Amino acid sequence: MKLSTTIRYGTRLMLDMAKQGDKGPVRIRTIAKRQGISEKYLEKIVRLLRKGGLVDGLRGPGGGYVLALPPDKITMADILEAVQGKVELCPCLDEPEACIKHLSCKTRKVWGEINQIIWTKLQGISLADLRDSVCPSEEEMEPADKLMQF
Amino acid sequence: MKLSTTIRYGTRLMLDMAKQGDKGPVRIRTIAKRQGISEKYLEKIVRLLRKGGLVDGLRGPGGGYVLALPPDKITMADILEAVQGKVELCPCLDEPEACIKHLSCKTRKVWGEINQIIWTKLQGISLADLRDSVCPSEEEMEPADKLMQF
DNA sequence: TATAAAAATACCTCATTGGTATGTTTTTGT
DNA sequence: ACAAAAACATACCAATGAGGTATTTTTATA
Repeated sequence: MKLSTTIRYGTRLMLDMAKQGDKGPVRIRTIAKRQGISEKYLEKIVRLLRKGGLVDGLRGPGGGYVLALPPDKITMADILEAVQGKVELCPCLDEPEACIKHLSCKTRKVWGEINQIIWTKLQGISLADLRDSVCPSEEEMEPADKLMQF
Repeated sequence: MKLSTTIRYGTRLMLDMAKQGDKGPVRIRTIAKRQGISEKYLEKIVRLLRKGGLVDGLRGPGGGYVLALPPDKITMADILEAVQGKVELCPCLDEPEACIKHLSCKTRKVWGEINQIIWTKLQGISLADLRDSVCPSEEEMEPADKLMQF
């Protein structure tokens, strides 16, 4: 019931890219510095996002990563699915046959509903939504203070 | 984003006790056998529930555990809090000062809302609710088939 | 009062995962 | 040819989840 840093870092990475706009490929090193996250760890995460089709990787000099879709087409649900896969709260939601009570089990029903709520909510929030809700005083901050924890 | 067995076992344990009604103290060994869960592991979990004030432990021969409250006064939220403490999805929900953007950060708002939804939902479901939604064919089952996974 | 039943306590193990670091290989623009 | 960057492989450490063993304390009762 805790969010892994993979999700939080992944979201920050994607949001960082969305904020840069369309200035061409962004080096992972740049984002790592800007966000105060380990470069190599971010590399690993961004590769998950690439496999999920959310970013494109461009090799060679001048290369880097770009969003594969416009920010309003990428949702938090997409990011979560890319870095963690479809996550279910408990096994019986994935495989009903794992529990013979799956039809009548109220506990299962509860977890299923919560699962659904989370999913629906994250699907409704795009990178554009996140980008457009910046902190008003953000521009005045020192770079070090711009770190977001999420 | 996955439920630990602590929560699932804890819930099963509490539900098992609720189903027994008021027949006096129940040995942890009995529940462990009935639920197909490691006895020693269940012991550890039930002690968390005791510290949380949800069950009372009675030592000596004929002893065991009893619910500390009537089943309709114990909610799934109570159980979760007893075995895991108040769990927040991300650190900034607990300690806003951990992130300078806490006032404007939309991501934080999202996690906070999801947190709230989960909490409210679990608070609304009592052991009595769970107990009264049994499987119709449960009585006909072999003991081994009564295992619930949750 | 001795005994046995049960909770309570204190450890310890082991596998998995999360988070990070280091080094190498492949691609590609110049 | 060279250098920049992604891509890949691997190893490490700490924390956690899941479970086990052994001992101590309390208490009913024979």
